[in-house]
Amino acid sequence: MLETLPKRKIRDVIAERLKSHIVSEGLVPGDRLPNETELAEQFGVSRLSLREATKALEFLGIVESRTGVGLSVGHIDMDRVTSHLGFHPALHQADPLPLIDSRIVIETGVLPHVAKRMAEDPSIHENLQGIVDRFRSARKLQQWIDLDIEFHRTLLDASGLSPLVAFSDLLQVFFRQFRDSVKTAEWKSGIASHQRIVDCLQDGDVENAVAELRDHIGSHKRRMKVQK
Amino acid sequence: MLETLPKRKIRDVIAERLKSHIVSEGLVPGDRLPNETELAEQFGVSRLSLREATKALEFLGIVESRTGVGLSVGHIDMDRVTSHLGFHPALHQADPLPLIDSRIVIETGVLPHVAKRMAEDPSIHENLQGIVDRFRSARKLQQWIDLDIEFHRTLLDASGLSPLVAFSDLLQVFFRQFRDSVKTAEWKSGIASHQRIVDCLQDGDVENAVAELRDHIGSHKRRMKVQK
DNA sequence: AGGATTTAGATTATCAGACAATCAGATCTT
DNA sequence: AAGATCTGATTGTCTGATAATCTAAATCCT
Repeated sequence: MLETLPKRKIRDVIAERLKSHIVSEGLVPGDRLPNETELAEQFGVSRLSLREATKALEFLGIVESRTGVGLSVGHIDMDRVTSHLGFHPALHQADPLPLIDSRIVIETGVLPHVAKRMAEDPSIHENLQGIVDRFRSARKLQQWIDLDIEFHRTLLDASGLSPLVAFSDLLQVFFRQFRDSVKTAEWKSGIASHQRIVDCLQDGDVENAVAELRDHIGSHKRRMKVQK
Repeated sequence: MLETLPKRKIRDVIAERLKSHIVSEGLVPGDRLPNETELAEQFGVSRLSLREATKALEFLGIVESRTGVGLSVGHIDMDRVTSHLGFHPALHQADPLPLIDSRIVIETGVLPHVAKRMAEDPSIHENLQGIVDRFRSARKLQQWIDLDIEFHRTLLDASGLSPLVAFSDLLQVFFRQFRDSVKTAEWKSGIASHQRIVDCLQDGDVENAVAELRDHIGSHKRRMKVQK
């Protein structure tokens, strides 16, 4: 029997159909959707079932609903998703090695793009250097961590490959588990490491920048092993 | 006045309280939660409002509900979240070039991992070679396209970096639009290209495999430009 | 007694119908 | 014309009910 598939709930089906409707119609954030009763009829379900689907989607920011106005396509942002997810205990159970390696692949992979754009746009170097400078005046661990996140995000962003930026934001959530393991003693080496990455990029020395970044992110691996 | 904050919906408040309940009680995935009626009373709202909150959380995988059993803390996974990521505006942008470049970054980035694992596990090479062989007997365009997708997915999968596999699956959706532009004349060169990638990997020649793959995916770029 | 089957209770899934709250635009007033 | 008001549309929330599903206890057969 192949019928043992977990029976899909109505709302999941509806949510799926609503999503593909948005995609297939090429709707963009802000575009209006039909009202609840209309959609319910269209999908052949009760208004309540449709509501459960839209409310779930709204929770993610995929749709927006305003009282007295109606439904519209929402402006999804990863912050919203990550803030909902960040706390979840299951995230602390994910196998960390593939996560680390995935991050290495993405971040080192964008460096050639970054170097290229940096050569054309001086403000990119300024931004990165500015973050590194602020590292030096960080007094608390939390500050350091926040700056670290900002540095890597800025780096990704400088590549112009926004799909990877979005994915990296997501990955960052799963990295929360490592943040706490950063030792105060690692600050100094971390700052120097960031500085070297920026310098290499500025010189167009992609190869060394990659090596440095690989080692920088890979340091999480070593810390993991020690813990175990 | 601080009261100008957008009025929070009941379900959002409830969702928040439910989350903090999970945290404060230190619950882990699989742990049972009180039933809907009980929770509704506890929070002082109707069962329906509570339901909208739990359904939204369930959509994210934060809680699970099974008919006849009840609610429990959910097992969240990367794939689930990634599938929602599909709605991120970054992926919907009109410009396809960042999409192509993102794919190049990911697929070339995993090749070292693939080569490494291939040296230890002969079945990986067999799988890839098997797909390439099937390419040769493909008669219809659709067959060719399906095999192409399967080839790249198998390649990613062989890296063992499941987060990237999930993300690549997502990107694949947005690549559908290019697939139709594949010309029949390109079959032959495509097959040869795939074969070279497999051969290089088998020889441990990662460098050439990367170059080949970069060119392979990059061919979409050229096709795009011609169209414009 | 022991194992298989049935039944009962609990729980979620879905529905229908109603009323309140809110908002955008039309209408009325000055 | 400008502002205040009204109105219809739409979502927000509630109550109550029925169906579907699962767990576990009760029952039955051997």
